Amino acid sequence: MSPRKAVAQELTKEMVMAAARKLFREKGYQQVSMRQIASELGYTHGSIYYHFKNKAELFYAMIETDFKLLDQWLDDMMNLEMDNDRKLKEILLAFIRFGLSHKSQYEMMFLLADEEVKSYVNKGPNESYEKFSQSLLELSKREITIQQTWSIFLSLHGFVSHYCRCDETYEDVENLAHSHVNFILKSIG
Amino acid sequence: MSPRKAVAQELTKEMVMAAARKLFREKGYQQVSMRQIASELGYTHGSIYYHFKNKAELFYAMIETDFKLLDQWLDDMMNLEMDNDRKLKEILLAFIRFGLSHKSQYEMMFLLADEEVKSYVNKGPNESYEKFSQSLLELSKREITIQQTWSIFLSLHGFVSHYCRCDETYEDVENLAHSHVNFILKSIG
DNA sequence: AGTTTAATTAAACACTGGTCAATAAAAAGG
DNA sequence: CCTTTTTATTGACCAGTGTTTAATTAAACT
Repeated sequence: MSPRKAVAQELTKEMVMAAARKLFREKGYQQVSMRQIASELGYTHGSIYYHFKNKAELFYAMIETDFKLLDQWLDDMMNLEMDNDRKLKEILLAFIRFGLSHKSQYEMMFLLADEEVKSYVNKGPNESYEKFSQSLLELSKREITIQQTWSIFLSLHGFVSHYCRCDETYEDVENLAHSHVNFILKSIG
Repeated sequence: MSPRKAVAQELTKEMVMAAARKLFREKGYQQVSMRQIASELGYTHGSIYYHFKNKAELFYAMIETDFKLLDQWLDDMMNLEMDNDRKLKEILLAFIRFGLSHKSQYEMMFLLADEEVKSYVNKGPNESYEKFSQSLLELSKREITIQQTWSIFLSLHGFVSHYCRCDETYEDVENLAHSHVNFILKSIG
């Protein structure tokens, strides 16, 4: 008898994304259902499909902004007044910090194997990696090869993906992060 | 009218695991359903629950043997007649090769975040890592620290988990694997 | 007023993992 | 051989999932 809400509380993409983001952060992609998101907002799940084609599109829309955040962090880091060696270390640490402070987003960007999700997530990570790789090449004054930047990325990725799985925060593993980054930097020292 | 199959084709744990392994390899844990496994064998999904408590237990039973396989590979590697430096390199490569040749198992051992699965998978990876770590310490004659073995593991893990996600085989990325291992070894050289 | 358009609902579909009473086949006991 | 017990299998069921769609209504336009 009430197949329509008043316009004062009309559903927007932003509202859906906000609710999704909240649940996503708490439980991860697979554990959040469209019905949960909708009921969080007092709507039925069908209404979400008016605003987003499917679950993967909704969640990709969410993390798209986070890719930009990662890129922004890298830019900010590069613009700091600091000697290159120190900066290099900070960039690697920043990557880890980003990953562990945005676990669900990191999960979706680099970890999820879901085919539906992968069809959305391809440009983003590539561009972010490009920026990351470029930064490393600049800071080391071309003393490292492209292959080395890829190995650095993979080594950081190993750290982040491992600690993404456990419930530990960045603060919990900060010391380990430092030692891992030092380990990596020894390879190019 | 036929709630029982003839004994000639009675379902066994081994049959279920074989069917599960086949589908698992093709599609990964999440994409394989109990009903698919059962219908692969011409049974109903309920019958699987007579032999296994739940999906996680079934799949853990499957990969338990693969943990032993990984441990065995490490042992074999250690018993080879070879100088330590070369052996060290071979061990790291073997880890990558194992991961990419048993993607679904690796996924379940080290990647899956599913709570139900994690409750089963804990001893296995830990023991395998212990063996791995011990091997490194031996081969490098205590020149590396425990922390370094952990960083080595994480760096390898990054490589494997990244290429697990794509559909590439070990052969596809063999060259990259070599260069990544060389990169890692530079840190302890 | 009537018409059009945009947004929401509820019901449906085809799945999922998991449980369980009913049941029939096989094994055991007499 | 007949009866009882055990064991393995079924199929119906539950609660949940992502997704589609016809119906409905609120709002905007004419």
